[in-house]
Amino acid sequence: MPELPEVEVIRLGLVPRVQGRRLLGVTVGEKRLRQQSETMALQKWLPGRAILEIERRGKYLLFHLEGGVSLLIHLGMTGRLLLLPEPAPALLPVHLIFHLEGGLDLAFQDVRRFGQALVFPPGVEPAPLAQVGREPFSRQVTPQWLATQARGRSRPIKNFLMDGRILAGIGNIYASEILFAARLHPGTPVGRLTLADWTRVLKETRRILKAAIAKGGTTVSDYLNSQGETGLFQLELLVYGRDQEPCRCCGQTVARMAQGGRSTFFCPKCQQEK
DNA sequence: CACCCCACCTGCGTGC
DNA sequence: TGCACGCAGGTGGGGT
Repeated sequence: MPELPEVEVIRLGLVPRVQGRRLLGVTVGEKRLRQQSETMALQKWLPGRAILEIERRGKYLLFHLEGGVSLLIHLGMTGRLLLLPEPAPALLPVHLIFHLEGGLDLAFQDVRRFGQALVFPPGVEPAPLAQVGREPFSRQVTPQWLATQARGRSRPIKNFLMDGRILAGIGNIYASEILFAARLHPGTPVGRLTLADWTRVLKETRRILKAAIAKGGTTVSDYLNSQGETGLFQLELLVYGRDQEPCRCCGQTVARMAQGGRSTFFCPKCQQEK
């Protein structure tokens, strides 16, 4: 579910309510997430430590705790981080509950269990973050840099945009939207894009991600922010999920195709192969 | 390397 | 109504 905007909206909701508070304890649910630290490790490193800072890297949330400990959270496809007044009402199965100072529970709930919750002792760099590419809003990302990354490569631009080791945080929904806005066919081999194309791709990436954050993210089925609210950006999607409907720009029927096992939505007229 | 495909999970909508 | 199938915002491991 959550791509960069959704994770950022969750972060923005947590910062004023959670940052500075102490973690009192952790309750571990029955079923483990695909990547979850051993209960012993969670119990050893988390209780008693204040949350100093909450950082986002790509689709990961990194909680910096007192004493150099860090807690890495990834929401996978269906993960939610819900802030609840204690005692947490009996929701659907919850995988982890972080009990916070001041009568708050932070519940991690994830039906499909593709999520991650990993603790790292002081001085240990969270391994998954080594794979995370550059932030789309970073000054380190320029059209020239993107062109360099793409040079000599043949993979489709859609797959390139979704490769989190290059640009972090873009998933299946926003990749389709970005390519529609940039008027590029999703199958275009990246090595074939011009600097002008990359300039457009970057501009549209930033514009769309920013707008999605401002609208509270996109809810297509499961996504809720930390307050349990849906996003609103689904109302502004121009191609994603609009298979067989008229293009908002030209009226042509929006098409769907499979790329890397995922659905891509695009307008065959607005986004022609070059 | 670069690239592709599949596994990992559960739930929901569709069509027979 | 019941069941099989396809599909869903993720990453990463293994094969070509």
